[in-house]
Amino acid sequence: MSEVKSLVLIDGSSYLYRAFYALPGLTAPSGQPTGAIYGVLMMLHKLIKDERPNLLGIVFDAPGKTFRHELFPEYKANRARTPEDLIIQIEPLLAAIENLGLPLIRVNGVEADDVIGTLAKEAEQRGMNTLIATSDKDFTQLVSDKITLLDTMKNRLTDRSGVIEKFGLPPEQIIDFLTLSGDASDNIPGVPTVGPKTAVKWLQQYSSLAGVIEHAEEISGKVGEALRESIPRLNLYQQLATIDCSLELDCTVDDLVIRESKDDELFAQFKNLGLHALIKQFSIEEPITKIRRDTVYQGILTKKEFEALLDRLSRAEVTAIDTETTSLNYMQAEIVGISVAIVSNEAYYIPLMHEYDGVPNQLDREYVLQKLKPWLEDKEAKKIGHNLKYDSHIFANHGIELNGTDFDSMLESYVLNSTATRHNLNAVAKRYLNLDTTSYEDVAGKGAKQIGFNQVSLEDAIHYAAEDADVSFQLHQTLHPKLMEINSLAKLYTDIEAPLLKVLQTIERNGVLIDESMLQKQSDQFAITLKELESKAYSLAGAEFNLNSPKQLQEILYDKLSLPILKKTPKGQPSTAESVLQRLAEDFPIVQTILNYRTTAKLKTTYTDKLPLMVNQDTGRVHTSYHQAVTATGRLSSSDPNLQNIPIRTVEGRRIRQAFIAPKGFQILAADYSQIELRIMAHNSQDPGLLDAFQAGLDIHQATAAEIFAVDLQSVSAEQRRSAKAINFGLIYGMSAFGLTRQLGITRGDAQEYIELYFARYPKVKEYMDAIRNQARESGFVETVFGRRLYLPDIDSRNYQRRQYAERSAINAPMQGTAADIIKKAMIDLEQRLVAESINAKIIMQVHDELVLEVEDSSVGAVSEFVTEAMGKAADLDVALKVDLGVGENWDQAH
DNA sequence: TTCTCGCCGTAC
DNA sequence: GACGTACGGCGAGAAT
Repeated sequence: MSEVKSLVLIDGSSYLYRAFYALPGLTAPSGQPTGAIYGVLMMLHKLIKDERPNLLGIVFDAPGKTFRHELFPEYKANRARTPEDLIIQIEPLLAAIENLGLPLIRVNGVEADDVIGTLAKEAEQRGMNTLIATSDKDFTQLVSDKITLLDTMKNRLTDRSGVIEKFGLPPEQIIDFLTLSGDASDNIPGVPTVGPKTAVKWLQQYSSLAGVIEHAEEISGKVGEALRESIPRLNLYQQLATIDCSLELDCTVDDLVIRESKDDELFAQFKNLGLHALIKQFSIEEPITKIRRDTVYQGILTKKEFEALLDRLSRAEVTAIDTETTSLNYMQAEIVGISVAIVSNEAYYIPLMHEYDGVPNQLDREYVLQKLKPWLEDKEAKKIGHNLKYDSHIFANHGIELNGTDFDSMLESYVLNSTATRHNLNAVAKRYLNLDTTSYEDVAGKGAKQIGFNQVSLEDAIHYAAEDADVSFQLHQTLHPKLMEINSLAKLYTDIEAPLLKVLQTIERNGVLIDESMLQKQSDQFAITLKELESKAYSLAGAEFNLNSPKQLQEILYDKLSLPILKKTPKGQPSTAESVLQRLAEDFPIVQTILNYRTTAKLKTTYTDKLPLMVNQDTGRVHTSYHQAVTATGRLSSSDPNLQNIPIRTVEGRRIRQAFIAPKGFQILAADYSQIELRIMAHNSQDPGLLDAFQAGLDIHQATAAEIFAVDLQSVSAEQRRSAKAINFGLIYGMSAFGLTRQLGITRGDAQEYIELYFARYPKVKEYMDAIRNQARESGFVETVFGRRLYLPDIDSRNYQRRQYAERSAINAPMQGTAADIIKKAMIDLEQRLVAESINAKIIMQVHDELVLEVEDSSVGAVSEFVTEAMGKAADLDVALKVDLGVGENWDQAH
């Protein structure tokens, strides 16, 4: 059974211009415009995906004059010069098409139209179906049973009946139609005063150009005169309008096969052009640049081997270590095997719990752990590892305290450059060693097919696990010297991040006691409320819909109920965000119902439903993960569950905090820094107004209001304080007048005025902000008080938005980052004091500017002092660090 | 069925 | 078009 072959011919120039004008803003990091390249390739991708042709040709005009210019010097003479920004995109585009393996045709001195016509007619004679992708109406003259046009932008197919529908004429009359009516874009005049209407009328009446000329005398009036006057030139116009389908080409349709793409070249090209979406769209694999290494990775299976290794470990200056486990959950995971590396390119894996048919004999787990324990717990035996906090937990699960965790290659990478998107082993190995390491998925599979590491074959396990230890070892050799070169980063790593690792491990392990039944009751109550709100919303809307779906909600509100659209999402959809709905709530009762629904649903699904599920059955507590190498500014983040976004602003929300409790005989103690970021701003800017206000212990928002609105402190109104607060917050975030407008619901002019007043009252703040922008521009990074760096490559970007974004980060990062440094120092100090004094108190949470502890009743007084002192002394700034402290039976009460 | 993205909403 | 930094739930559509 032979299938009819299909051919797709693409009018490349048509694509090119459309893409160019549709996507004007796109540029590569180098500044090279890329909109046309991106647009054309995206359209090609879609076309190929949709049509799946056997044969394909992309035809571009080539430079140089054509026979039409010879015949008619004015041909296309009215065309505007091709824009420079378009011209410089052509070569890269053609190269990309070649690299994609797509047949590209460009014939000098011949127009793309004629090439397409010739190929289409050849295909037609051989019984193939051809699709011509173009938006040029001239091509309608080629349409037949076998040849169809496709306008990809409008997604419209034009066949024979389509031509008739559109022009009132069949394809074979199109040439004559164009001859008579002319073509403005090609600068072919046609018969003066004759447009499409007249041309169609004549051709319908006389069936052809020849017929029209024959009856020219019969046509009366001005048009008749114009026609008769034009007759000598009509033959020429007809030749110009006719697509030449009889070219002698070097290729035939058989040559138009799609070849294999050159992914390595494409990857490099798209990467350089910043067109990452194309890498994804065309599913291009990153080229493998594996360096050939002579690695020795060995399994340790006998006591003799193990004892020899143990001996080496005890004498090693520093050892890289990695554990393989049964689970990512650090509280539940058990050790499956341990790998170590003492020198580069040599590493050993001790399998302990591999379980599959035919697994070789392994050493006994307890024997190995007991033998290793003294070394693992030895503070002087320095360890290297990637995310040692995790390994510390794993050993802790087996009763071993991992010590000497001085060198964590993940943290080294983070301190060196926090903005590098990810700090996992594979990414860092790629970045600094240019190594493509084996990924976990490579050996264990992914998704539903993933197996536990204990099921992985010993051969794969040895390679994977030993490699991890080796790579971490090598990373440390590379990164540590880099860190030590920069004094501030060396200190940051040694004094803060490395010791914090252990503190965080302790906090995670401590966990937080949760009153599950209280949350359960709240969930039940929320469920009832949601049902009520749901039916209320349905009756107000007059229809049932999913209140959780922004899409359906948008249809109900804006299509069905025709509410005014106040704001759109970045993708152009009418927004249903809270701030928008808030403004509609007064006039439309359904909106208030939806808002109530949203709030309740959020509390239920994210918190009261979820938290009980996260309680560890052995400890009865929730054990979050604090991530030390995630945020750009140096803050921690928390997940599984995220304990840093537990509600506090509403009464309903605060009830969730009541479920964060202390065990019997203990209290929850919460201590937070008061206005720490503004204090840092005062310190950094040395603005006397700001410094004095803090010095005097004033309510800072009130003080700001008094300054801006030029009133006495006592006369500041609630409204004025609210405005000042918004300005203070905006200040920290690199505010614009626009942002303040939205925040306060005032006019842009007023917002601008507020900001100017602020800077007039606090001139050094303005100076500082300008200085920090300049510093960022000059050095490419900004710093915290403790020297943590945040690199801002976009600070010089030609893209206005990216540059603005970088500038706002430049303002915000030193404050947010310094605050993060300070609380980290406080945590290290506090934990040390608690241990040293053997006090029965534990740190259980950190929420950016707040520490939460669980304290035995009798120790509350002593611990309060410790906490206040540790937090207050964490930094020596020109403003005091104020700490607010509260105690209660639960987290809510402690505030 | 699982994965990814957009939208939305919590926190500081 | 947005004032900074995060995490996560849900729906919808794509990939499998």
